[in-house]
Amino acid sequence: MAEEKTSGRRRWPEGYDPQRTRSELVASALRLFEENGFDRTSLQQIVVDANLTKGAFYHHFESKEDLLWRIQTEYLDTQLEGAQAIVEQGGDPIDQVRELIRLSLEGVAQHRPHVAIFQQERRHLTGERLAEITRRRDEVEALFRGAVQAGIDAGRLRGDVSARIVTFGILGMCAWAFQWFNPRGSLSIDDVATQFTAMVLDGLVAGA
Amino acid sequence: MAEEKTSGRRRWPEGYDPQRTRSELVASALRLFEENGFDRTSLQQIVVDANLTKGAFYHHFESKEDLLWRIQTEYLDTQLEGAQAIVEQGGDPIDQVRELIRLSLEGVAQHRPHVAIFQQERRHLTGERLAEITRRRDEVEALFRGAVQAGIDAGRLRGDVSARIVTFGILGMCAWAFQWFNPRGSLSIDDVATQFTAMVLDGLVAGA
DNA sequence: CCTTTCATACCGACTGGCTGGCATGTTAGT
DNA sequence: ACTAACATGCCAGCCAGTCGGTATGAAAGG
Repeated sequence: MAEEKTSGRRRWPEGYDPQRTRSELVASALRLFEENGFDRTSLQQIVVDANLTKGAFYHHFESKEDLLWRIQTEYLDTQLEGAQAIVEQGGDPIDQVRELIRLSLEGVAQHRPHVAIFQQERRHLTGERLAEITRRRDEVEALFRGAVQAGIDAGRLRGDVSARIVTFGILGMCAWAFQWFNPRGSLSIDDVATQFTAMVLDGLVAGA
Repeated sequence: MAEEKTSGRRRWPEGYDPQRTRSELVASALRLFEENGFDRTSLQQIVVDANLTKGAFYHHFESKEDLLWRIQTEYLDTQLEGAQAIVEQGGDPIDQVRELIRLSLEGVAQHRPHVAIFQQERRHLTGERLAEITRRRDEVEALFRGAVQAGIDAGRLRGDVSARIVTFGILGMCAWAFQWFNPRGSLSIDDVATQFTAMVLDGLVAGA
């Protein structure tokens, strides 16, 4: 009747990869952070959800905040890459703005948990980790602003507005989409992108 | 050397008002919630900051969540009132949209703590309290959307956009302002309102 | 080929600190 | 006497992080 005391590491299944453990912890955290927030999600919940233990967690991450940080950079890096690709490619600044809006909205639609966590739990980062995230976010914003400013300088966009303010307006529109956009709803993110650009570029007043 | 055992209620200063106690608890919570968030602010911190005790707190509020709820309604009610005043007054729908944007941005500038708490800590409300807040927020949004729709119906705004999407865009722009707008900075909320309406109504593309 | 050593990858019990809430006691006003 | 308006002490529960231990595979030594 001797109970099998499965202490220590469990048997490895074939084709086992330790990175798998890590990414399953991230996946669980992604779900739980999105649903309940960072503070209201305990490590216990995360490791149970991932069928692991605290030992496993602290083997792969320095701390709970470290995990949060990695989730944030994961998302920001893809967005930064995408934005750089659009800008470096050059072309009409108006088209660049259009594409940047689309990129931002697609990010919201395709990476909801990441966006939710980035927007709502960023404040829980501290020190160097916060600085790092803030720096990357600023880079993305700078790319947006650069495109708008280029449009103004080229005379393609009106010159009586501040690139800074206008850029914050556009970014806000896109960021806010995560609050109301339903990926399983009837309208596509493409519709949203089209209408946002129509409003921002051509204005709402009838009869151009 | 007898220590003054200040148990029970303290002496009342002249001109004392129990509502004062209540509003000081709210004031402390406002500061602390804004700075550290709801979960990371303990009741201990709040009552110490207000020079009171937990007994005082639970005399005036049902629970921590109750306090949060009251802060939220406080803000939403003023915004709802303001929006209703603009809409009921009638007039050109374009002007209504303009004024609604201004109202929203002024709210962000003048009631920063309320806005921060409303945006970031709303998720911590549950049950009936959450429903109540959501209902009021929806009312405000409906007033915005109504003005936009009225503009479209009257032919003053272009008809090839969805009032719903466009309204969410405008609301997002304004809501996001709290993330970057600095009340002590060089630009006024009036500048922001002017530029936002210019962009939304007339568009960014040069040469109308 | 066998054995020892070592690093990696975990396990799970534990702890000290903190938290929201409450029961009970005390004082001022009416 | 009664109520409103507090003060104070207390607690059960939870949480992030730690620590000593264990299983596994690979490399090194004999």
